[in-house]
Amino acid sequence: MSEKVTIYDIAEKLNITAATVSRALNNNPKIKEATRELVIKTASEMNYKQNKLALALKSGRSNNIGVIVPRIDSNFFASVIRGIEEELYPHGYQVIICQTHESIKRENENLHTLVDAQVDGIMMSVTGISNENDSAFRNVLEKNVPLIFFDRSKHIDGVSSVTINDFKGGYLATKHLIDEGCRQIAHLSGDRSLDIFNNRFLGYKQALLDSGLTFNEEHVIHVKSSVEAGKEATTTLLGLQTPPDAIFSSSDFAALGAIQELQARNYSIPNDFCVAGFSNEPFTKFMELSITSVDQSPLEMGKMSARVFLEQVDKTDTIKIEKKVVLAPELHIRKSSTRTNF
Amino acid sequence: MSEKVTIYDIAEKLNITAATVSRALNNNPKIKEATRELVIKTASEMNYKQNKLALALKSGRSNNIGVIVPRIDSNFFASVIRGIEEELYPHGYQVIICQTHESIKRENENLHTLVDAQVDGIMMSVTGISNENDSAFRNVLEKNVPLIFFDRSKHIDGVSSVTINDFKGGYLATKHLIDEGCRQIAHLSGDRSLDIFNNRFLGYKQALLDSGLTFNEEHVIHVKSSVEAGKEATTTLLGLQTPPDAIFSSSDFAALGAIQELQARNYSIPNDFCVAGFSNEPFTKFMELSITSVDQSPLEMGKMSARVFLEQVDKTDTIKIEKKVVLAPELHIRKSSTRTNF
DNA sequence: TATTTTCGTGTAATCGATTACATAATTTTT
DNA sequence: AAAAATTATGTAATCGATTACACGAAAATA
Repeated sequence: MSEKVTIYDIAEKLNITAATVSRALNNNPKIKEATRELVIKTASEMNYKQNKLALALKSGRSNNIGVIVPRIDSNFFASVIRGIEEELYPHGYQVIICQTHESIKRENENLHTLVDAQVDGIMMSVTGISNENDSAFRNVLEKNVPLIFFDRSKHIDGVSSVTINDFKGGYLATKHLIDEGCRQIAHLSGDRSLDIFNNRFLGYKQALLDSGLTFNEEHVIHVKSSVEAGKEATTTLLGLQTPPDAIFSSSDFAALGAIQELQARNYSIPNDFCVAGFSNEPFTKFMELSITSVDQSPLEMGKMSARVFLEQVDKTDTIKIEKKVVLAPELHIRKSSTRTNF
Repeated sequence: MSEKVTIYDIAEKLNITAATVSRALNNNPKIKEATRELVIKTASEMNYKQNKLALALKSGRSNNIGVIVPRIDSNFFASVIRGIEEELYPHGYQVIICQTHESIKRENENLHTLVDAQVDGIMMSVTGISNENDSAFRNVLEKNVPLIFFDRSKHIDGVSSVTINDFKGGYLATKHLIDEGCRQIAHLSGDRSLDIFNNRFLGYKQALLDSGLTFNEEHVIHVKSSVEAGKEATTTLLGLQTPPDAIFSSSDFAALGAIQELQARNYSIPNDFCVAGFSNEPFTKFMELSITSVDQSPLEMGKMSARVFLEQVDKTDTIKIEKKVVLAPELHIRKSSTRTNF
């Protein structure tokens, strides 16, 4: 029933050696055409399937690549993974998913597990920039496993990354709010020890300065990426001496929270107050009051990461090429910040 | 630099054989305590890591399990995968993700690829019930690879499944709409050759009959799971002789489309018209007009699938146990269908 | 025809870990 | 102290495929 057919079975049947069978199946030019055809025909008849594990052991390559993300049930990460999978599938790679659940300890474990599982490469979005787990990263590099960061990256020599231009994203969103007539623009930021959040903040600040507006430290609030956090931050902002008339949020969820809080207080959006988010989560365009947001082209990011991996995977002998790909963010302007009618 | 340490290296260093090293590391009781400690200490010093590929080849078990879903960038599937991963991680399994993109051909390929990759089990939500790819399924079963369906399943002898009670889900949602005073309830259905959609439809129909309402064939429309399809279907429904006063949609996206179309026509929801969806997608609760929806507890579904797999994986000798787990759906009542005030 | 090439296939090692079986070392029993 | 039982370790096969090297046979050259 569950007959596992090996090249030895084929060899026996044809009175030849496994070596010949192997060569015939691999199109080795040294095999006689008649033999090759016979082997291929017989293999097919016997329903032979190459044992990938044996191949992996022999070659040292598993044809699996690992992907580590904070969580998979977020549209952004799921889309990146989709991109990676689509790009790598034609090359015969399988994608192994690991989630850190925002825990450095777990990130550590995942890195070790993947290396132990002999993956041919690792693509990840780091969970934090703490140094606690540097040994796990060192382990990856020592074992010469290609490592590629996407979106959230760490500064490690020789490691490539695919990110978007978060500075520009923050700049575009803020500039847009200014263009709509807002003058007191607040910013909901994430953990600024992570580049992505720091750069969005810097872009925001630069846009203010370039437009001759003053940067107000009070208007920058650190929030978690949640609706609740957005509400709280908004409450705080509205209680200030000089309350803002717009919010640029690093998180769509926090932006949504802000909108809900504002509406609860009878603010009219976008007339009294404008809001823009970041990530272009699906719900931003579904809302009746659709939310302006910066798109990070996650699908493209995934595909690009996969391509960088493919470029790198063969050149293990060459000196490591560090490649930094920076994708352009795209501002999707929607109702939450559109005062002018088209 | 990239020194791969094997048990032979350890053996050589300690002047013993690899067999002894292997036994010591595997806590074989026949090993002298002193030897065991020495080996473990040395292994750790030399930074030895077990080669999982060699182990996999020897044991025939890869410690990978495959998950096949139509797509990963949907909250439902991503959540199921999250559940599977969380449950299997402690058991040392890695999760390999494959997407069919709703193509039977691709589903076929994925099944073969996973079997070839020697996964220890496959969990999947089928893309269609066509018989085109029965040979791929037969291949899986012949190779004795445990197969488990979740959500969308096929009827195959000896294959376990984890689903929700879609009939009850449809019944609950419809009954709720009736309780809110709706009398002409339409239904947006999916591909009814798939059990999940057929059962939701049957639950809908039964709820109507149980309440003494007449079932109107015209009120059932087949739609794809998209906002656009929901809009079109709503337009059709409103043009009928007896237009409906409520919609129960098998898809949250179609339900959203319906709401948008209704609002565009100045219907007041929930007063003039009630809407309920299915899947409890995140956006349903984010909307200002939040959408009533049936929750499928995807996280629980993933965990349960993993548990069924774990039960089955050891008993390859025993006669296959076919296990059908049916989870209870949960109706989340929200603004789109709440006429009564709390 | 003898010699050199070329061609096709076989032999055996290898990837790294596990394990049935054999054997040496030690302890227990008589 | 000899025999038996126990314990610890070594030997070698195995999982399935690939491949350097060897070698015989056929073809080409001298």
